[in-house]
Amino acid sequence: MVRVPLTPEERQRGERFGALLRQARGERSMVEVAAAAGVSAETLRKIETGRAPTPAFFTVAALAAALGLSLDELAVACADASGRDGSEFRRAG
Amino acid sequence: MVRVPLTPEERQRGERFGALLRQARGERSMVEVAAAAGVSAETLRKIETGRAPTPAFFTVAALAAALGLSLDELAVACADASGRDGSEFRRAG
DNA sequence: AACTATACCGGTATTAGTATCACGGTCATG
DNA sequence: CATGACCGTGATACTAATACCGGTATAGTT
Repeated sequence: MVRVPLTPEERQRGERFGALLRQARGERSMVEVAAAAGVSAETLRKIETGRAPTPAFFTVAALAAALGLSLDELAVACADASGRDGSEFRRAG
Repeated sequence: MVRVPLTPEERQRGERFGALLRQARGERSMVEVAAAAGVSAETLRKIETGRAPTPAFFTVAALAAALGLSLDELAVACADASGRDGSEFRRAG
């Protein structure tokens, strides 16, 4: 087993993540936001619909910047939205 | 061409990103931090050495949480370290 | 020298992210 | 209805991330 498939929880987390991005996009079109972030509209669509549940960090960073979102708040919002134990996101100190 | 390879600038950004993580890790071992973040030590090593220049968002989030780093500061630190125009990171509002 | 722990490296296997192409739906125009 | 522009979507192509294995090098201990 060299690369475990994404767990259902990770898929669900991706769906929540996409929902947050879509909510933050509001009335703006996909092409508008995608162009502002420097990614293709299809990529944004896949992330928003949860078909790309674990997008690249800098892709998310560019989208968050285009949408005016905080990466930290985005991360905790995905983990906090459901009944997760949150252990993977607890601070080190 | 369906997926453009990573540009040299993206590779260099990945190296800066890995250097930041390694600096934040300090005296702690790779296995220690990797276990705390829930990723394999090889993955952490590849990210730190720049061999995985564009890691997944939640991988970075878990590592940042284990290291006590801010994702926003991490993103701007990578983009700010070199002579980039920074247009892909300008705030929307 | 042998043992242990840490980190680096190459190879390998498999899933997943990203971009291009082609299609359907909606709205405005004629 | 026909055409065009914009939006969202599905299929497809290709690269990259992640993880496992074995080997190598350094440093500390005995």
